[in-house]
Amino acid sequence: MATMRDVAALANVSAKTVSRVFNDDPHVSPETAERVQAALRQLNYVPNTLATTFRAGRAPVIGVAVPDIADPFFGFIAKGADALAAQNNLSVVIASLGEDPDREPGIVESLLRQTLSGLIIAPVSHDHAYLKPWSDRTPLVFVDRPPMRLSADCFIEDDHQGAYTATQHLVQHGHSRIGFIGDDASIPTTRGRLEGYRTALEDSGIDYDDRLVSLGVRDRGGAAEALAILQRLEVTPTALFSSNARVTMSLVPMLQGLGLAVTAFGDFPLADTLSPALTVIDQDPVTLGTLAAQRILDRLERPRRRYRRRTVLPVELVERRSCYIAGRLDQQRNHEVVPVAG
Amino acid sequence: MATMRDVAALANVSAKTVSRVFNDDPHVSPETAERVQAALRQLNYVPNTLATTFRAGRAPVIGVAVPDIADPFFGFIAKGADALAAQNNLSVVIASLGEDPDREPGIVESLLRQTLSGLIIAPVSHDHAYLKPWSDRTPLVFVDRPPMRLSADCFIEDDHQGAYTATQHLVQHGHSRIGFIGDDASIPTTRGRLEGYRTALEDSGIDYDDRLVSLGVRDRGGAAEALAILQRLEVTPTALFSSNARVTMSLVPMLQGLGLAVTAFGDFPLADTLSPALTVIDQDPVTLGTLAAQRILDRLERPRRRYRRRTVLPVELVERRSCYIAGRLDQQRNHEVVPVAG
DNA sequence: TTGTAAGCGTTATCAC
DNA sequence: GTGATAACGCTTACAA
Repeated sequence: MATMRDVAALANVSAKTVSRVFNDDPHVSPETAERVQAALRQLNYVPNTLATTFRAGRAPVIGVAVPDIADPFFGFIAKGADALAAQNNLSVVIASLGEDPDREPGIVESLLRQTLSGLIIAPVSHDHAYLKPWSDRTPLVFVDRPPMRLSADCFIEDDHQGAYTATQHLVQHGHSRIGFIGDDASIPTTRGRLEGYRTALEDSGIDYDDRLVSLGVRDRGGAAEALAILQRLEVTPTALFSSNARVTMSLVPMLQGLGLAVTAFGDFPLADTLSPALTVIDQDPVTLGTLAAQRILDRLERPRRRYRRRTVLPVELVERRSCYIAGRLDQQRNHEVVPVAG
Repeated sequence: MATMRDVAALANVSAKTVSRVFNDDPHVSPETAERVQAALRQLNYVPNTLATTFRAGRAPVIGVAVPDIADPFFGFIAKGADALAAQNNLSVVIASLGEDPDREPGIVESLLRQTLSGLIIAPVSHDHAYLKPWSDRTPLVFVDRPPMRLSADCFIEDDHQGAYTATQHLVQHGHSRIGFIGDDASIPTTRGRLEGYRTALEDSGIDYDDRLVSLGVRDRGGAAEALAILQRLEVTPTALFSSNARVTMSLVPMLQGLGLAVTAFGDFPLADTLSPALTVIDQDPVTLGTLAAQRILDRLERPRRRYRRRTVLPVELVERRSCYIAGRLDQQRNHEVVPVAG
């Protein structure tokens, strides 16, 4: 790999002049420039980004740390960030944080040590104070989940509103025994959604019953267990609200034939093609990623400006068919009615 | 951010001694070491990875370039690579290449300029000669799609075998008019699968009919068009083979009520939960990513060793229900038969 | 055991 | 308009 020195030697100029030509500095005579250009081409010069970066003190790289890069929700966040970064000649480093909160600081700090231009993080830990020392040097933007014990920019969805809407929707369809299936209650989104669910019930005059709330679901096995427990209640639920896309994707396969109405937080590929098509609260992870990347660019450009710390994106209900299922109790009633009607 | 010099000043030693202590070099007296440790802690020293990297001439980073990071197939490749990289204190940079072959070289070279430790690429272009100059410096590993006009390591799936099996499976279920739905024929995987499809037909004594082959499907609209064309043939197909997961995900929603049997190359989340559950050729993208990352580590460790250039991973049929659908013609026959049978 | 000098490739500063 | 010099933070080679 040819360096600037090599090019300089070939063109009979100093390295600095090569640098000037390469960076389109006008203070070079046309003849010199031409000679240097020729040498550049001849040696097939490619700049060593690392050296430039090192000198500049900042890598043209945005870090993206998410719980699981193979989860389409986070994949779309990364895609949104990547698209905007690429437009600005930045690249994106991605790290999967996994499930273990204790491993997060190590993973994230090893990212940060690369003198990133900024970090977008959907954290799995519950204490982000370890990022304090980094926050002066590097723009930090939280997505999907807000920072805890740390002040930083964040872009999150309206968990409360979305869960409220989804739950209310089930109530409007005649359900009053509505189960809540979620993952870890320590995740802020899950807590916000549980709150929204609870508020919706109370606003509809339905008592909150914590036996209907099943947390900790991570996979199909967990979903099956959760369902089994719900089915053993004296009064079983006729509908379920699933608190995120991953839970929903574990839950749906276990649901066949149970006749439960469902609404779910988070759309995902083919949710509209399942039988029945799922009524969901649609989030927009690409926008989340794009906004986060934009904020990093803004902060790099105008460090002194003040920005809104917390941006809550609205979410909206996409009605499909899964909310129309009459639950078991309703079905029994229907069975009594149907013969009369025809 | 404190540098080694700062720590050195505080501990009254040279920067080199700090370096020794930090890197656990035994040639330091215990007292000195302790003093340096204290200073290290006091200043909260964090190494600047960029500087280390710059000096070493190689970033502890593996690049992953894929067509679309939000596509679960490539997400899983990235996840596999990331998991192995993380175990070896490497991180992973991801770039989305998009659809345009012409943009690939620019994106990839800007990645490579960062003096990566290695690059894993699922290319979208058809000429990888531009990577030749890089291949001496940086281990390049192709995944999913082989290199063209370039010699490099690659890990791919057995496209021919998988497509052959899937097609044959449909034949065994009584189909002889089998459509092929695929994306861009310039993608090697698609071509390999088309070959496999064709061979399977011929081995079964079924004439290949290119009117049954529909390429260029990228989204639901394209899938709908492709289906419309097939439906207009004098003799319509009774079954379809879909050549990759993305095509399948576009195709399945358009298929409702058409009564076509289906097998598809590539499993994806919830393929088993659709109605009917999809019979697929299962690939293993996580393994693909893991093997690719492992190869990079191996090449870094033992540059002189010789490695097998091309590794073809077997794929296997996962039989579910979608292959059991009797196509239209068969259904008509059935309709004639059913009254007799019951 | 510890320190000095030099350099990785690039660019800012300041001479000429 | 052009070039010598130094510097970014760290580590290797070589001295002391």
